Amino acid sequence: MLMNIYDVSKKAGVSIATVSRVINGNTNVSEKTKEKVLSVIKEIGYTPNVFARGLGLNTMKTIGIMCTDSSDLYLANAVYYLERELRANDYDSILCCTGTDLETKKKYLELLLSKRVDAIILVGSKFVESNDNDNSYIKEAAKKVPIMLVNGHVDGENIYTTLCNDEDAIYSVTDTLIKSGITDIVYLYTSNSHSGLNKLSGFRKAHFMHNLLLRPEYTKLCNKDYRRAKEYLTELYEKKVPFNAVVTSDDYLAVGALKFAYEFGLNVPGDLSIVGYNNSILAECTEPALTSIDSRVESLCITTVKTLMGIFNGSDVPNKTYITANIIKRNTTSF
Amino acid sequence: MLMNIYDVSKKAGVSIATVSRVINGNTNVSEKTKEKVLSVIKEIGYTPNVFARGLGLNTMKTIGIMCTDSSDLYLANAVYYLERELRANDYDSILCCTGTDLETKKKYLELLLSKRVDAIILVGSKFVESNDNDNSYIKEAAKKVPIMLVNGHVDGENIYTTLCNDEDAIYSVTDTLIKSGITDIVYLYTSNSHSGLNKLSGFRKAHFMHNLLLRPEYTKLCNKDYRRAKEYLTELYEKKVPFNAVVTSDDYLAVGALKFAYEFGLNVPGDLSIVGYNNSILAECTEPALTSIDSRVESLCITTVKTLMGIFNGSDVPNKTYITANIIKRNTTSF
DNA sequence: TTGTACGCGTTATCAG
DNA sequence: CTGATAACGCGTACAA
Repeated sequence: MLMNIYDVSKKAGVSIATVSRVINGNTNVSEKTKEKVLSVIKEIGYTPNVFARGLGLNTMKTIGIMCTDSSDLYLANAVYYLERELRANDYDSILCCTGTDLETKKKYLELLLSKRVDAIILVGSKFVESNDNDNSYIKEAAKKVPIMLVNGHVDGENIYTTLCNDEDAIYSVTDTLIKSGITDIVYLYTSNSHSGLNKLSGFRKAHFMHNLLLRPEYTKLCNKDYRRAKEYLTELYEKKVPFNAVVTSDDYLAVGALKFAYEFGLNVPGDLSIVGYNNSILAECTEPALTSIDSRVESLCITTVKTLMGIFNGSDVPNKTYITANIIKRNTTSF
Repeated sequence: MLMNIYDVSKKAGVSIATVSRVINGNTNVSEKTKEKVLSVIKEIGYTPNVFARGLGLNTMKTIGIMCTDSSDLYLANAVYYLERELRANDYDSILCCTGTDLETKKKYLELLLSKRVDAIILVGSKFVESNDNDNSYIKEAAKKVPIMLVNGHVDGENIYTTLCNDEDAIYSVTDTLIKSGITDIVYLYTSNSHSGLNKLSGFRKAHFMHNLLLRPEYTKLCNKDYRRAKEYLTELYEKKVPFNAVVTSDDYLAVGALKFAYEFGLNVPGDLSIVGYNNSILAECTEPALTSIDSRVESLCITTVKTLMGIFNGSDVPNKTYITANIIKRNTTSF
């Protein structure tokens, strides 16, 4: 039933070497034999066995994509764009969702490596542990295949990073808000990851540059939980802590702010300005639609794959590429 | 650098056959040699070459997952659950996003087949063409490997289906709405796919059962475009066509209805009841939160993988499994 | 319980 | 331009 290269060679009256040459587009084949072989291939419906090919070439043109959770809005987009770009370059993508537990991440990275993938893409800042010792598993893996980080950074040989300049982005909106006269700003954030800390630092920097002191209640870790965001704002509100803007590190949290405003009948953006992050589908679907920072996932992914292909064909590629975020103005801010 | 089974056998002072037995958990190995081999494997960091193994066994324990767009809320969830379940069964997932063009779907299915995946999972009703002739490529593929459909159905040998009973679900909410006295209901839907038509027919059936006649303006195809939903409702509203509920085939469209209500200052659910579909993140994030039909993606995926594993180990498995949707009551309805 | 030897289907090298 | 043949690394009959 399943044909192999010998069947083709027999039927075409040539050697398997010639068949192989035809398949792989080797020029040293006469037009006549080439046509004959091609016609036989079509006739008997022959497809080269990828395992045998993989065995010889030691590659199956497959990239491992790891993320903590591919159903997350941001990561789902990233996975989509990565797969699309990889496929455009004739690479398959093996998806692997790890969750956030470090041991599980290690285990799956090891697993992917054992599958002989040609490279591994780690998507999202959740793969970079704050304690750099905990990142050694990534450096170790980089000894075998290129490791590409999308929106995370680890220093090391054979590790490549593409990231969005989160700090600047948050700095920039906060600065804009302050310049527009809004100075009591609450910053709600999802995580203490490297990226999370960067954003926070952008928020602080904007205050520093304007000589504003930042009340400790104005920054709050809420994880990825819009309820917690809403509750925290409610708490501040009931304590009469004044605030007239909420900047967030994720649209989810901005949704919480919106729900808070809705519950207390606050006008957005009249009484309260709200800024989301990631420019996800949520930003469009809420009412009013969220002003949100576009972290440029698509560009991030395109760049990542382009860099990877550069590595594969021996080009000189940058280890670290920054992409600048855009602020997408919608209806929760008046600047 | 990269060790093979011969290196292990040499270092352990046994034959490669023994090493192979140890790796594959064959019982016919003395405890002593087993330990020795294991220690050598650990020492030199040996990992079996999956290509060579694949060549012999003619499988790499890999499943192809095809979907039109893995960044879609529903499909992203499905992909996540499928990957999780497959991995729990020691299978890798190759992701392949096809878009909606039939020729591209065919091409990618062929591609996946040529990669010698052990099965292919087609996720979403978008893979079932309304003209059954156009589904022959699926039947053809099923001659090589099992084809699993998640929320779609094609009749044929070696094709297995798990789906949510969409028709019943829409029938049921519509019926509930009507019983609560709301009879002017607009149904907005995304697609004329098989599943889409089923939902529509559930909507019609509810009217039929209550002896209500259904105005043609009350059903409208809007694709996956909340703006179009909003525009259409606006159009009806301005034409004074009365309606006090909107049932949709997707939360996206319910978002459009919500935006319409917001714009015209309609109270939801007082003036207008709204029902979404898929119980996506959107349903929670809007204000008021959407009553939505939970199409049970997770169950669908778990069942699909369970069925697939059943096929692999020769069990007798059902060709078609139905899963009943749940109505998740939130704040856009008063029933 | 262990080892030998072959098959799996390619690609690549080298000789012609 | 073409063909023979050696890897590639593993699993497994079969032999011992």
